Amino acid sequence: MKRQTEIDNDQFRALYSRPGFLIRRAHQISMAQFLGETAEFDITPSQFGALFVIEKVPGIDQIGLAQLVGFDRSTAALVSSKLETKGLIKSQMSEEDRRRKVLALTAEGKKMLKKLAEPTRRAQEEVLSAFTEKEATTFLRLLNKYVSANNETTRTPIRPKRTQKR
Amino acid sequence: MKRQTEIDNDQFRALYSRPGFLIRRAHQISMAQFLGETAEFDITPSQFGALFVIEKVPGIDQIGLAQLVGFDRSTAALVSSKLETKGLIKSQMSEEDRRRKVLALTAEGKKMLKKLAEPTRRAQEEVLSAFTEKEATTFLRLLNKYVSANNETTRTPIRPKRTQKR
DNA sequence: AGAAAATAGTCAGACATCTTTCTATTTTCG
DNA sequence: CGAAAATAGAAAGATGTCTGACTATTTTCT
Repeated sequence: MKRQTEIDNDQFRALYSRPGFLIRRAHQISMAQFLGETAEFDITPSQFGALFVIEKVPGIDQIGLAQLVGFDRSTAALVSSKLETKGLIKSQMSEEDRRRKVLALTAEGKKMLKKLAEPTRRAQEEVLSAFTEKEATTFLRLLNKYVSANNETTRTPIRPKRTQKR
Repeated sequence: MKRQTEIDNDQFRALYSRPGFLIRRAHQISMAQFLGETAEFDITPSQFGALFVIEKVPGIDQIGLAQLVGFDRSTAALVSSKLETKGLIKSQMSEEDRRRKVLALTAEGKKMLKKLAEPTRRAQEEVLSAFTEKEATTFLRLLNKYVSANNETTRTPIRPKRTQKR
């Protein structure tokens, strides 16, 4: 014999309406949507971000990658290592500055990025499919506002300009 | 000698404007804001969510907790174990159903929740401080719309109603 | 009643994050 | 120039999250 224990949703409103809670759930969901669309390629959102950046700036180092994707150093190292294991990027110590490990896509990595174009586009579409067009625009604008307003306060700010030895 | 390598922000717009990317950044930031405000209590957003739910439904089991907070089973087990280690909750096997582990706050857990009221309120405020009041309302509404629209499609849907043996 | 299905937990493994600490190298500056 | 500061990376450890496999218990259903 079973019985429904009536747990009133309202009882949890103080939790469910918290911006942090909603953002965590949104993150869970958008990750799943991305992974769902790209399942056959065995790639994660973070790895995709890294590939995207490395393609645009071949020869970038781990710190540069971190600053363009918003990773901290450890995450950049981890994601790079995964990508290298999969054969999508190559890394080597820089000759001019032997502290640096410079990264570049392999031919396979380039192919992978091409193959990902469609599924990642679909993933975006899927996220926004909960909204009307107007809402989608507003959602992205506000999300961007929040992220931009706090960019510099994080321990991993996004810094498009990299300094380099001449 | 240093020189700024001009990396055009626009080059990365295709990445930075992705909803998934923005949500990931938002998650990073809101976590940091929560942790910043509650630093002295050594508590995480997930642990706070669990405490909140266990207070409302003492005697809940790990699966019930998972379904109210949006964790999967493993995460529920992990977070519970952290909270127990910290002495904030107590767990024991249920007598009526020996598969279940039932959870309840300790006196310390209750005190902790009280002490967290203020800092967590501030954390919320901080997240929304990037917005005007109107924007904040819209942001939460849209976030909620996204999360609700996709709740059932996730592998960890939030299910306020728990079934229980009579 | 007894077999099959569902349910609660655990464990091991993966990935993304962040922290702190340590090493190596390069840059800065007195 | 040479010491101090800054920078890049690595290593170890913590938390949250998910998966898949496995065990134990309870419920369902023939």
